[in-house]
Amino acid sequence: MAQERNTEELIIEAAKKIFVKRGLAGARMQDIADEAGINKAMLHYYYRSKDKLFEIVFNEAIGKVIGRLGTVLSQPMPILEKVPAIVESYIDGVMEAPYLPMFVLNEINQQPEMFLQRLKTQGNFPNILLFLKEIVEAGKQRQIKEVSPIQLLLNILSLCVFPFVARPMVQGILQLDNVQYNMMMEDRKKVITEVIFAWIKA
Amino acid sequence: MAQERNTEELIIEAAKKIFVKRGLAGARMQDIADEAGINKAMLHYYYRSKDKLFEIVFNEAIGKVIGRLGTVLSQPMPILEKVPAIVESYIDGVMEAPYLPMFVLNEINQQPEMFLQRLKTQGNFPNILLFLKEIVEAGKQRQIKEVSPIQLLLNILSLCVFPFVARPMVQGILQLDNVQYNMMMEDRKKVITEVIFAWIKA
DNA sequence: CTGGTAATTAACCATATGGTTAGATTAAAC
DNA sequence: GTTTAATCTAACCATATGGTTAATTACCAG
Repeated sequence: MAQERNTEELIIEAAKKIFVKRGLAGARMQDIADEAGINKAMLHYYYRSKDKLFEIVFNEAIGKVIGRLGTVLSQPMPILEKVPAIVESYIDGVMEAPYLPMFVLNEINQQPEMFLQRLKTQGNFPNILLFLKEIVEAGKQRQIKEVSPIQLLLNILSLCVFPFVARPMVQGILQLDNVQYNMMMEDRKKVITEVIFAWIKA
Repeated sequence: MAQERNTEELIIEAAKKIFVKRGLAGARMQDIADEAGINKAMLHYYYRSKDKLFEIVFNEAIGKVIGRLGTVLSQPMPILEKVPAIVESYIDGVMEAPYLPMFVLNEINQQPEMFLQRLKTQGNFPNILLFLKEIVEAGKQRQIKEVSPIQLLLNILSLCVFPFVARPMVQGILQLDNVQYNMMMEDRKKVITEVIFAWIKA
């Protein structure tokens, strides 16, 4: 083994890997322990139960996925520069952890309550709501067409995230190998910007 | 109980419900039996194992999701009429079983092999590949701009499907109740067509 | 009605799984 | 060096879970 890091983190790393891959229901405590190279009892020693451990991993994941979005959305620049910036940096961000979106979306669907509760705790993502207002403003000032800000946000998100969530399906149907798929995603940054621009440019 | 349908179908119905809701790993045979109102042993009597039963449900689900797409894509009409037709009928179709896409996508991610193998069996969805060629043709004939047919298909799919997959997340973040969400999805049909048109109209 | 087949069930089995415990080991405090 | 607390492990436990079986019931042809 390379490093001798503290056990707590070792467990979290392992749990992340297993939970993200298999989901809450599919993950086995033993697998997490094996992945971390420690005894199964340690998991409970440090994190009491599977659910508690999952909650930590899940919250971090959700923070990454949504938090990243908030960060990107709140970069201070005019809207027409912002769109390509959002697209590029969000896709690049997701590419570093391509399975996170599927994991997060699936688990939210599985237990919406847990997610909704977390929303109350963590606040309502002011960055995102601010972005919506920004769109409305830009519309009024004729920088862009007046479009529904929700639909615009949803469009950007859909175009960016869906290809990751549906990757095996897309690759399977369109018969793309990994290289082709990555090239396609690289192109896609430009395409998404084009599509959005075509729609909102005044 | 209302109906006295044959047990085989009763089981499949119940299995569909439970598998789609909880996924393969999260579903319990006992829950399926309860849902069908029969003894657990019947499940094995008719369908041998959990995996076999799942396969049936999964294949039907995948058939619905992809098959429907193929049907819609192959409606014979000029491309500029086809886009809104695709959007409308695909969204309406998915609305009837809103949890199918998440289920299918998630399980494909969980076991890509099973899916890829099924692709080989069932053929390569000629309807879909035909649609791609159609796009290229329409581009050459200047009915629309020359765009990557794959990107176009992926755009339409992303815009239509993602909101269903991400529904609880979207509702949670944007604070939409069910009524507002449904209104938004109704609007969305028009929006998606607008967006795509803005991009491809020559 | 009767013999036989298919459908159905209750009880059971083996194993997997989340979780616990009692004791060992390590490391730090004194 | 001894004591004490934190860390770690092997073995164990209770229950859940997929799957089986032996026996019972429903059904239908003769």
